[in-house]
Amino acid sequence: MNRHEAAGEQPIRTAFAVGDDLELDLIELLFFAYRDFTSDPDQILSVDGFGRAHHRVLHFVNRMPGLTVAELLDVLKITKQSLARVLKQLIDTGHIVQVQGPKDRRQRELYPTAKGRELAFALALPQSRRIRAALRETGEDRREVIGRFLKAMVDPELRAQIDRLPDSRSSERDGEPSDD
Amino acid sequence: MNRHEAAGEQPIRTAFAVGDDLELDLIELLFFAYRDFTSDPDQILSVDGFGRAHHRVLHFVNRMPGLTVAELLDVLKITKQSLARVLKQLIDTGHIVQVQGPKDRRQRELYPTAKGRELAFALALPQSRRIRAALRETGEDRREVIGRFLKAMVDPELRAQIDRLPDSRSSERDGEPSDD
DNA sequence: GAGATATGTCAACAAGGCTGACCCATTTTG
DNA sequence: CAAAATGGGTCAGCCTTGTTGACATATCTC
Repeated sequence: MNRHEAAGEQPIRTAFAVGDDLELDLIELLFFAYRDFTSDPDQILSVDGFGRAHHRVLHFVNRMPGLTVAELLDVLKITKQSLARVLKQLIDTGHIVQVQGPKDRRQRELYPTAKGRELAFALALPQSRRIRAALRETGEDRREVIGRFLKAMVDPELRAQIDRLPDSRSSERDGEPSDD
Repeated sequence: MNRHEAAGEQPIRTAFAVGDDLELDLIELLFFAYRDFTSDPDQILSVDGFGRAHHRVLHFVNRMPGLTVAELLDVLKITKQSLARVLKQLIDTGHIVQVQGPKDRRQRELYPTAKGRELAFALALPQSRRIRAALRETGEDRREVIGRFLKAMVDPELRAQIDRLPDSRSSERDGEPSDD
């Protein structure tokens, strides 16, 4: 009760890093922004008994239809066993289907069903609304700046992955693989 | 019949939302950026056997020295029981001390020790470096735009909390707070 | 003194990460 | 062709961090 202030454990009462060169504002802002950003879909997901993990899987399967399990693992950076748990549920509930790879029959290409596409859309909607509202407050023309900043926050080695995502406002993916 | 392509479950092969008004780019960027942003501290934390929860507690105790348990709960938006677990560890390891509230002796004011301040600093450093590197890539003058955007992403009711955090950089010690 | 409040704590449970071990089918290689 | 490597699935168990619900204790307020 009163012993916690013992030797060497003096409380520091001064504010953190008033003059230090730490980006405390942006660190905290990132924390709060991301927390609320993910809270919208969480509501919808809880209806189906899904969680954030399902959301991510569903999102990327919709975004890159036909990607293989290995590719998905590489995007999400989680283990096969972690993925299996949620992927199985999404398949069992008819949100995602697997198709045997045409070239390599060991592979399983993942595609959304109509149901899965719908859910992914429903999940992306409130997030998109939040983003657009924020952009409106920031100045609509800042979209590109924000995007550049966020991308620059990503580990350089991983940015290639982002570039491989289809441009959300143009072509699709399912055409021809560029090499063989 | 165990093929998952059974009736009504046709795979959709077209890319997600080619023309839909969804902010897919920014949604994904936020995901990747936040993931890598939190990965730096995770490494350091694993040394002490701590996790992300400890990080958040330590951060805000350093940022608002003397805040009470109730105030901390309100910032983190978790339950008392969740907080208790990690807070206890931080106290036992001498990173945080509790001081009985001077006015209301039921309260426990939380302060970092020198050790706790050090760790918080070590955790904030790589994140700050990442942010500064990203700002450099984006255009150093964009800091304010980025900050405005992130703040606008936060639920409006919760923005007041952010305003109550001490301004980490330029002083408002010599006058009025400079609007947001 | 009674009741509200701030905090602590016990117990149980869930989600979603992880590791390790193994299996099966298929492709690649020697 | 046989053997090894690869893509994928699964079982089992562990960890962290969130959740509820129920109480205990000290202290403040009326």
